Amino acid sequence: MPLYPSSCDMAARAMPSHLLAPPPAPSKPTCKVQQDSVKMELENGSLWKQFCSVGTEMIITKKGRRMFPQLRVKLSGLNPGLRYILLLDVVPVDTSRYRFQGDTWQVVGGAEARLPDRVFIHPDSPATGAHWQSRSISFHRAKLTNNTLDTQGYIILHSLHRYQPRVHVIEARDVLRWGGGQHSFIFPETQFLTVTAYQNNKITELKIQSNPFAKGFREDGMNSKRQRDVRQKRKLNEPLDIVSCDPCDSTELLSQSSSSSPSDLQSLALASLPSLPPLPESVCGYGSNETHFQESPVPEQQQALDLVGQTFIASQMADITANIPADITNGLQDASGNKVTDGMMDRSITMSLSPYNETYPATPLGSSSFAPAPHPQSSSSYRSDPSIPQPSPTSINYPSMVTSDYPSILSSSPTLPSSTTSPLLQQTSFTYPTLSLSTSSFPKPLLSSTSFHSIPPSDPQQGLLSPHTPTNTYFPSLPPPCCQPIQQNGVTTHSMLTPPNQALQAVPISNQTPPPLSVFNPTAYPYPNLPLSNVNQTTPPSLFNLSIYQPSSCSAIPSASVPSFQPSASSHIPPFSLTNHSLPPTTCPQNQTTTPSSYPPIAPTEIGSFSQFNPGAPYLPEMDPRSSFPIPLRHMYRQHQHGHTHPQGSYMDMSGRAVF
DNA sequence: TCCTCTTACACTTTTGAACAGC
DNA sequence: AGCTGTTCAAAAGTGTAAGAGG
Repeated sequence: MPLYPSSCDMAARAMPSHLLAPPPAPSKPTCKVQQDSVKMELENGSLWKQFCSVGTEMIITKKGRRMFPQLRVKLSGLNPGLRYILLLDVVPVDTSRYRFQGDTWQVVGGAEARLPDRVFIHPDSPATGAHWQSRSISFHRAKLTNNTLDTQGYIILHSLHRYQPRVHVIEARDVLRWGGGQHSFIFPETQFLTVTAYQNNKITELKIQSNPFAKGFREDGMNSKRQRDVRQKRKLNEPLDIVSCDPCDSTELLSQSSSSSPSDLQSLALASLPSLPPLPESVCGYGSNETHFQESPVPEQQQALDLVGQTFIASQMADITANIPADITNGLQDASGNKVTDGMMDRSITMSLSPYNETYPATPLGSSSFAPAPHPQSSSSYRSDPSIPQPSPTSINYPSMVTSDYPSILSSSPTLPSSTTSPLLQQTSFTYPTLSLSTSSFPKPLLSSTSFHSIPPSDPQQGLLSPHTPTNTYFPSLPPPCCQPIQQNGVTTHSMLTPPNQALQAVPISNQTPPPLSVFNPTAYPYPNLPLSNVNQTTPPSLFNLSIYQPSSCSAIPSASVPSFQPSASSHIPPFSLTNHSLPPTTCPQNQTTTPSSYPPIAPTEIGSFSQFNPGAPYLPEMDPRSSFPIPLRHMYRQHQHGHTHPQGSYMDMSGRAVF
């Protein structure tokens, strides 16, 4: 089956795949997808902005915690026929550690050593552009943890640090060979601080009001403070006075209410407040204010399309699937140990946001810079407030972070394109998981420090992880008062005050540039046939150094003696290991020879694949482990159709290993 | 003593298996 | 036999509060 849509197929087939570096220009206009036409909107942007205005906090736990609000995006501009992989990663915004003091977050020191980067692979991946564009894409299954020894593959973060999620869109073919079509997006309003317990009561209130799982903690919920007090009192008094503690006695509740604590009253007050000022959206061009929280039924047409798309995927998966050990292929499990069988359907939840109109003067991101306005759907825009200290460009002082020797699949470096050297190409050693202190030739930040979404670039001139003492104590990289598209090195980024008529869905970190994607088949997909100098000049930042490796079942990879990863221009990179769940265990492709010296040290058993239930794929029944009989197709189909079965998503660690 | 983190808890939502009916 | 809809228990996802640990 073709790797390209039929209309482009001939061009693609015209030459051996290993010579497709970069891929041939589409022969027909219909094939052409403008790189910069890919757009991403944050669907629940208004919710994010509410949190952002207060200072978003994300709980991280050892067992992993989901993010709330969840990242829900809408994609457009993709080639409907091409397959794409969507990834989520989270990178530090700065090199500071924070503490919540006096109702504000303050920098209290330098960041802890950077943790291994991990990437959440959207469970629908790979899927066609049509698939991605036909629905909202939610990363709600991604989990954050503070467990540095986490084996589930969750995204590991430090507590009390500030992070920025990123979404990456990659053409699946890029996984196999050099080509264009990588897109990375950040939404500044999705920055958050990690905590193990909420620090800001306003965030707690907002979470409780917004998150369905926390419904019980709402004023009218069974787990509200009032109710908990009632329960506690009943517990204490039960042996003595049962009658007065009747939970059904409304007078009891009222009396409890009247004597509620100040914080309780505050909660009530908060809940009764008018809505949060409608956050400025239109001016920023942050897409529509649409809040598609409600799940909408998939039209039949769409289902048919899905079927076609998934068939396409399945067939192509067979094409690109590398050998996966049977135990992996058949035993894919999600992080919870459940079998991954289904593509994730978007299961939006209806967010009933309670009015929230309090102004939080000391909020990190300059909440007061949001003009009050009706919530939440009205258009709004970011407005700079002169009274709010804005980060001075010079106040953002980013110590260098490891990069060149830090083998991330997505270059964890939040830096932006380099005009010098592709970090991928710089990687000369594989130091995972130890941070390398090498600061050599780290790409310079693309964006000026005035960009509100500036992410800590690494500056070779500065010390690594040195204590950060910004002059701007609160959130050093606040949105600047002026937000204009920033063009540099051919990459356009946007800032907050993009003219209203300018569609600004996300901050594209990189596009239009040859990806530093590094997923190669040792022989079939050698490193792009580009002169290194060219690469250096054109390679964007180390945004995406994706390295996905072949399972060792493909023989020749001596797992025990895997040498350092040396992604030099001549390096051979193992092929991407993708498989479809309904595919039988694969065998080593004939054209795959291995070059052990190019393989990173991966434990073969950790190499996995991600899959999805694919009703359109050739049906190879999943085997019931108990009965050894195939699980009825109808069951799988129904689960898919009803969205009852959801893969938990997959994760990759920094070396590109998929973690299940 | 303070700060941070962990854990148990009670609640809500989600998931998926079983079942009945067509 | 296959499909649809309902029910229900288990699992998973929430914030809270108490307590541990540095």
